[in-house]
Amino acid sequence: MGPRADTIRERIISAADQLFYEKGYEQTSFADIAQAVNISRGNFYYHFKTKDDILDAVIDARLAKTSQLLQAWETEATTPAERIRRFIHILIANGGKIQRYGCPVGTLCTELAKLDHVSKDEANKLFILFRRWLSQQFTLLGREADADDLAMHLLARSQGVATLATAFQDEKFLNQEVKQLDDWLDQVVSSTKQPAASVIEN
Amino acid sequence: MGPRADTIRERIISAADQLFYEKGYEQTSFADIAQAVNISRGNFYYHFKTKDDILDAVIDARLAKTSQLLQAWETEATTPAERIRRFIHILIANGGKIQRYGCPVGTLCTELAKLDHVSKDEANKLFILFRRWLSQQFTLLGREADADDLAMHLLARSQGVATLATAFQDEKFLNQEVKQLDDWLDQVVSSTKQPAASVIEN
DNA sequence: GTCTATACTGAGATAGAC
DNA sequence: GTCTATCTCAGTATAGAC
Repeated sequence: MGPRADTIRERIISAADQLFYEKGYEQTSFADIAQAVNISRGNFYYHFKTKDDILDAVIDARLAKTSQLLQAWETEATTPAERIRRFIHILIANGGKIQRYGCPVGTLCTELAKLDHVSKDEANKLFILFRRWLSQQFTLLGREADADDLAMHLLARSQGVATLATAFQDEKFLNQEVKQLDDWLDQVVSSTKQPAASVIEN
Repeated sequence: MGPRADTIRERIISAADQLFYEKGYEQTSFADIAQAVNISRGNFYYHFKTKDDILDAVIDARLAKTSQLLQAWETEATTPAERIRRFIHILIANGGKIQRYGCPVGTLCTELAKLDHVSKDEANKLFILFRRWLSQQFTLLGREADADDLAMHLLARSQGVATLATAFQDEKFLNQEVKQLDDWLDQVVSSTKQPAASVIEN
């Protein structure tokens, strides 16, 4: 690392990140990214040798950003239930973009899976990051036995809502489903709080 | 219509249908389709002038095939609950392909939405077909008040399961979620069967 | 109707001047 | 480090021979 950070590199990654989300990976060309950053294509190749290199850099950046987000949620919210609720509500917070471009994680992983791209496992780490974090929160909630199942269930529900919200551009549906997820979380919490009582009943 | 159906055209549509599913629309080239059908690229253009024309033909074919499938379910299964269960269980019946390529409806609609393709509304009709049919079945079940909400909910759940099944290639997860959807359907049915009783309680 | 040949475009990638 | 010029290749599409 020199005295100055490579800011152009970061601007490229940032622009590519956005374009990959809005247009998809395959559909985004070098020219698109170069134009967004306002550099020539030649200069571009000074920073990244291949398109796959940019993809890996974008995935790394997203992984880092996601880690920071999850850590922030842990600081801001004290109870695991409240943290999980933060996750549920990104569907609303990012509702507009989701209706236009879908979930950034889901659409990238689906595209790379269909391309059978070498970096698809790397992209899946984004899913794994959420999965592990949610699983951890459900464990803290007292559901160590099925924490991972609950995490996967919640991830799947969110993905489905995002997919249909994109197809139907329906904000009412999105809000309705988020409410149902809130209720579902309440149920998980309340059915967990009395573990001793349920044992006695058996 | 002449004495002989245009079978080459149908073979092109069938091959394109499969390739669009497995590789995605953008990633499938004319050469790919021509090679699959074993005709020259020149001959190809005799049947379809542009790639968009093939896409429209493929979507039309899928719409027709889906309509037939839904009608078959209505004939084979007598109760609406049993028909809805047929829908749920295509997740298992097509499990292998879903793990590799995702849901054919969801992945196509998502790709076309991101491309902002002229035919994206046409592709969404596939979703609408399932939505209307499911809504109709829930109505027959006695849930006319929220039939469409239940249909959208079930569609979303299925989409989410398909997306994560593709990312994680996890058959156990897929079966687990299908079982939960079965249970959910049972709950919808049983909470509907005694409408008089619940009115009395109020 | 089916094929070959070929034009045209845009994309990824490289070389080398400045 | 940044740029221009250029190469290669794949993809869409057309013209015209058979």
